[in-house]
Amino acid sequence: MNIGIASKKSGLPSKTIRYYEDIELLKPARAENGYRDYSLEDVHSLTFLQRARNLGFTVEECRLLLSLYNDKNRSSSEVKSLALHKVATIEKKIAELSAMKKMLTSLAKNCHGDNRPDCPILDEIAGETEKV
Amino acid sequence: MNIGIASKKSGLPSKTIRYYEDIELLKPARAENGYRDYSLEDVHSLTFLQRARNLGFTVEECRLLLSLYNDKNRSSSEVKSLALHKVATIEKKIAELSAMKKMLTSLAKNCHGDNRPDCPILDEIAGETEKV
DNA sequence: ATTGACCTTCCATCTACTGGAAGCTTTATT
DNA sequence: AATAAAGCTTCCAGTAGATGGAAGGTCAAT
Repeated sequence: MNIGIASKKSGLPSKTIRYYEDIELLKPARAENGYRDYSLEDVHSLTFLQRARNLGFTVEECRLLLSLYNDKNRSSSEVKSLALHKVATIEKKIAELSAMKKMLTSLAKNCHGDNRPDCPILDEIAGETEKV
Repeated sequence: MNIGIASKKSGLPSKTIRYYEDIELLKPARAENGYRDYSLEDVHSLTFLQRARNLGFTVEECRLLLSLYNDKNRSSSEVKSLALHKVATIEKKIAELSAMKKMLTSLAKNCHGDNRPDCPILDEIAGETEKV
């Protein structure tokens, strides 16, 4: 299939897909007319990339994750440990996001449009940063 | 305090702190000798920036969040709605990360180092991407 | 007084795209 | 059949958000 369809299916802009080819993340077949020709498998990889990038993995990390994702044999324990390491990273990120969510929610709650000079949340954060 | 201390307290590299000054996110006072002089409040803002950037907010979003964070009066309901909007974004991101974590965990679990040709997770993902 | 750590500015480089020009191919419309 | 619009190609430039290094000033300790 052409790049436009692959783009819609994967959620990645065509530009980005071409860029990923440039940096050798994913090399599609070429049709007779020179157009890129994406297989369903390619689209799955692109979708995987879209998600992984969106979740904050670097392109180089994606390259490794993709090899885990694509390797039918999955014989490398090295790649397995990368995956587990990333799981830990994700857990940490989830925890941070939860903290951020809590903080923003509190900040918004205290934002009534009137003048309230003191803010317990600020004080709390201030207290946390003292250690060093 | 000097930039090195502010860096350690906030978790941001000095380079990045100077860059944030360049783009007018945070303007510290200057000591007599020309050195940047950060207050505790500055450090709290820097820590806030460190977290927010780490969680995927753009610098421009950070600029707004920071104004919410720093505005003692918090009188703007516009900024409040931004915060609530961001809370929704965070929730979505948490959901995505959870999905990614689940996926990576499954992938890792099926990675024994031996040869297993079929992978139920891959099939599952493949099934999901068919729609379009 | 000099060594080393720390600070300054400035300019170059990097990652990961994104936009646009110039031009070929395919599809739809007249 | 002709033409216009849509979609593809490559190539080159620009963006965001840092990051690295040079050249040089400052400060604290030996």
